[in-house]
Amino acid sequence: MKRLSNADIARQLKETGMLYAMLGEKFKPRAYERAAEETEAFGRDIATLFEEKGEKGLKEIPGVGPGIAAHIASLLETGKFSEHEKLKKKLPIDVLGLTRVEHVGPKTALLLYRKIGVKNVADLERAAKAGKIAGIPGLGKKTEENILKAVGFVRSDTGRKVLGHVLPLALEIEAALRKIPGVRHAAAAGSVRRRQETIGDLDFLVTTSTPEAAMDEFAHHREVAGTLERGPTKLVVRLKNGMHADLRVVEDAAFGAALQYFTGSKDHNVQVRTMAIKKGLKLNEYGLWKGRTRVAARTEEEVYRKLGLPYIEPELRTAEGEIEAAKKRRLPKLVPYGSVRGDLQVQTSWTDGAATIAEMAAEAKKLGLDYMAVTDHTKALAMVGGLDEKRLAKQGKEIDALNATMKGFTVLKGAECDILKDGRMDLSDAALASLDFVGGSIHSHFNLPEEAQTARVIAAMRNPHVDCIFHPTGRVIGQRPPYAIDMLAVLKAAKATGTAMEIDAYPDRSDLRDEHVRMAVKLGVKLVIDTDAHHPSHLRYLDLGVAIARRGWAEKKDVLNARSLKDLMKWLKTPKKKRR
DNA sequence: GCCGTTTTCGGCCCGACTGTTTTCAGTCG
Repeated sequence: MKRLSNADIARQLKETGMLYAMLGEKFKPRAYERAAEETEAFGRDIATLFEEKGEKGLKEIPGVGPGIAAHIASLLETGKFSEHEKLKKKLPIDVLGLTRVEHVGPKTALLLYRKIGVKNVADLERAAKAGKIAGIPGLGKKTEENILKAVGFVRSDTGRKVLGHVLPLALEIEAALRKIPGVRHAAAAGSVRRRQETIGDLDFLVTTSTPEAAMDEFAHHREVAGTLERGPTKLVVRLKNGMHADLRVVEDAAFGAALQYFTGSKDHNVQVRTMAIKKGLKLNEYGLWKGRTRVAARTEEEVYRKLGLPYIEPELRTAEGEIEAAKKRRLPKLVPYGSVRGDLQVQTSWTDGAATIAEMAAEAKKLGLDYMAVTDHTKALAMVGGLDEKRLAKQGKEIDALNATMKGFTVLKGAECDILKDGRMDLSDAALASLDFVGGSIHSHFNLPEEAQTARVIAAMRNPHVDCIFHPTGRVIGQRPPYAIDMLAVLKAAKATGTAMEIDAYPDRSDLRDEHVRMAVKLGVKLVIDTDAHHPSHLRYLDLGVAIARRGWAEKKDVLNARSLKDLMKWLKTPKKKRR
């Protein structure tokens, strides 16, 4: 038995699909690619699923049928599967690495292998530098140059970036496009518009009377490093941060159809288009067509309506049940941006925050919030000077004094209290009882086995004073993987004990993540959206947390701090077992 | 290889741009 992660399995399926594509297979590549995507995104651990339900259980993964289920079973039992082994023997090349290089797809990779024996990115770079690519039938000097440049990029960048690091730039470019004379509509489309967790590149759309002027402006934006492609309706640039950005000029009358098309996701569009075909229609970026007649194109609402669907919010367009829900008129009414009334995780200079309570409160008030909980660390986190019971009481007095001076804003007394290894809390019950809002966090013993880690968090939830579990998976994107925890069990315990779960909006945390939020919403678990701010500027991240909540189908009623202070306090003062 | 209001076989999303082509294949999104 091999402990392969979902991502490990996905990688091998993806490679298999790619190898089939090289050999010119027509439909297998797409089938393997789809299975790989679904495997990677699957909410549960597939090795565990296999242990519990065997090969049959694997068919619960969308896109996995009898063939691929057998392959995954073989992978989990032996670490390999025959199909993949055979293909690798025939084509012993790093096809995943090679196809990450722009301009190199499966066909070019095959050609390069057959003609000059290129097996990996290092071979590719050597061949390009030695001028061995130009002259191969179908490949010329230009392709060789492009490949050489692309190899350099692959080596310098890891690819996708976290939403919170990219969104401000995308919004800035969008605003700049709107200001260009002649531009009527401008919008960021793609994964940014869907507010996905990570972003690969940026897509912008404009409708304009002067396409050349719009493209020139875009090409010379201060964040643009250079132009990669330019045609009459499409411009591709490389941004200074290494990402690519597309600008497309579309017809004003078809802006809605284009926006729908370029917003994606790809899988959502496949489903929508398939639906159109079934109704005898055709959908492309120019509109929804019945024969040669355009029946909808101006707005997205119109396109969806003519397909018999209500408008589907971009965050939901992931092909994970939103079309079915739309058909049944059961789409959630997503929690709106800007609807969180107060930040409930804020660190101050009492521990590792950069600013005083008064400074953080002033900034929060300026941003239009009504309240904020001060949640400094507790004594177990000695390295940041975590608070003990005595200092916590002293801090409480400072908060009382501050509240006496502030109008229209309330500072709540709270703590980010460590959950000790055995599930006990780092502060006495009496100290916790004196606070308005208590979050429990794990900051130590990240490597406990799943069972122990799960029991530890559930024990903390049983404490009558713990209102919320902070950053429940503990991951830091790009730095630290999530700790092993049975999230379904944790969420069920949250429901049973009347404990809320945090969506930590800090960009590198984004924790809970969307798929867990969706589970929580289904179970009726209450959510708290906050920023884990350690600096006044971090308080602006709140809407990134709202984006996660929206991707998880959360409504306003699911989010505790979308409530007024009065209603929040009412909930917090209700004994945990009786909370609704 | 998967899947089903087209349902157990016969389909599988669609178009722009580039480069090397002389009519189109490959890549990308």
